[in-house]
Amino acid sequence: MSTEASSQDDDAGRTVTKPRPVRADAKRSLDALLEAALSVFTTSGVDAPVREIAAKAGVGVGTVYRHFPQRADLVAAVFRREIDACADAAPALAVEHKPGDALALWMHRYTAFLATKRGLATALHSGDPAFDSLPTYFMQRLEPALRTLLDAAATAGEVRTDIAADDLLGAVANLCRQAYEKGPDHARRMVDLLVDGLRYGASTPAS
Amino acid sequence: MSTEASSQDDDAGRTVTKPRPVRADAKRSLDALLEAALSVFTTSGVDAPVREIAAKAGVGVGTVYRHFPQRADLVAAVFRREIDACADAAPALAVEHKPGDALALWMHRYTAFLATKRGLATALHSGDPAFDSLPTYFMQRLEPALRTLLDAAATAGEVRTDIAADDLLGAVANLCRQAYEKGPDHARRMVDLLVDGLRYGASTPAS
DNA sequence: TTATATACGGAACATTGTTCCGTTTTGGCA
DNA sequence: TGCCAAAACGGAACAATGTTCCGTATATAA
Repeated sequence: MSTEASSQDDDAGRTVTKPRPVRADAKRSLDALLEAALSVFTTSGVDAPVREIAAKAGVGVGTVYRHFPQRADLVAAVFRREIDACADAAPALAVEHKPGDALALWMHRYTAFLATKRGLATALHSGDPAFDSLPTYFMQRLEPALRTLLDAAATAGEVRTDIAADDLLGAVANLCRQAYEKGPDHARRMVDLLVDGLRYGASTPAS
Repeated sequence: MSTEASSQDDDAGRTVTKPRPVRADAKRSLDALLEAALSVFTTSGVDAPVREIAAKAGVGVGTVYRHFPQRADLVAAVFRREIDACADAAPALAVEHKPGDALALWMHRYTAFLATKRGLATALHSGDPAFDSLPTYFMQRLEPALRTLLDAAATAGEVRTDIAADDLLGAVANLCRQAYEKGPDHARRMVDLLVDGLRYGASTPAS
């Protein structure tokens, strides 16, 4: 059932419900919580205590559990938000850079997302049902974002056309996973290599 | 400091310590604990409460922490024991079967190990320092075990000679990881396929 | 047999996820 | 504007679990 308030029967006898708008304080709490959670997760990891997040948000624990029935739901919400932010970066980059550059820049944005969210992989494999929808959501949001950039770059003749967006997402994720153990900017070099590989054999094939 | 008991100064003034053997009850507790932990981990996962393991071992929690300062140390000890058991299976199989068969049988033994210990992968990536030595231990024990089988089979002309033991261990581990989502005996089929691949091109090349 | 280091058991403590409920706030309405 | 009911809030209290502490029991050397 969705949020609702007063209800009455219309002239055909059907019950009509007029949704009551979300209260201002509720929205404030939710925003503060998501922001605080992101901050705490980034600095202390996704295992940080709920109390710590609530305190940082200036909110009681009861409020946390009002918005997120389980701790894992809060974690999932933060991850979804980060996925959204990463996906939304694609059109923003597309209007400000040439297609090939936009693609390369977004790949690094994506890499940054992967780097900070290494807790994501652990969470996904924890088996908690609260995370079940995340892999799907991940692909639903990021695949179209990358595909658009890829298509634009291909149309401009700046990259080759035989790579699928989802394959590229997975490949970079794998690159970054093992790059985590290596040096700090190892991931950056590997991704650069990959992007250069995309450019290779486009309009300007090598000798 | 190691286990020790009475100590006295020798004629040069150096303190000499005579190690006292491990007490019988201590060894009993340790064995019972490891056995109980393996059982509980297998049925309830590696997140099972320490109290449950202690109860199953017929031991107090204090005794658990006497042998394993941290919960994670107990988990690591159980994993090490399982790694040992898997490694020790190699020579046992080698004396009872033809080299090629021993290799195939051990690969399934290894697969079974991977299947039941999926909690291992999660534990390894948890970042807990208690698990730091496990990957090294894993390779140190299993690589020689497999290499011996591989060499024997190669010498007998039953498998090709261009595969390294560690690569094979990693490949099968990866096969089993994604096979976990598929059907139940998917892993078995994939591993069979891989072993047949090893046999291919040995003494009896295809047309 | 006795002394003593060693080991044991389990109550008690600390941390953290979750629930409960009395209090406060918000927004529609008279 | 003032009132009221629904919604939201805060935080104490509860439950589960890792960890510590210490009085008691036991094994081993002499």
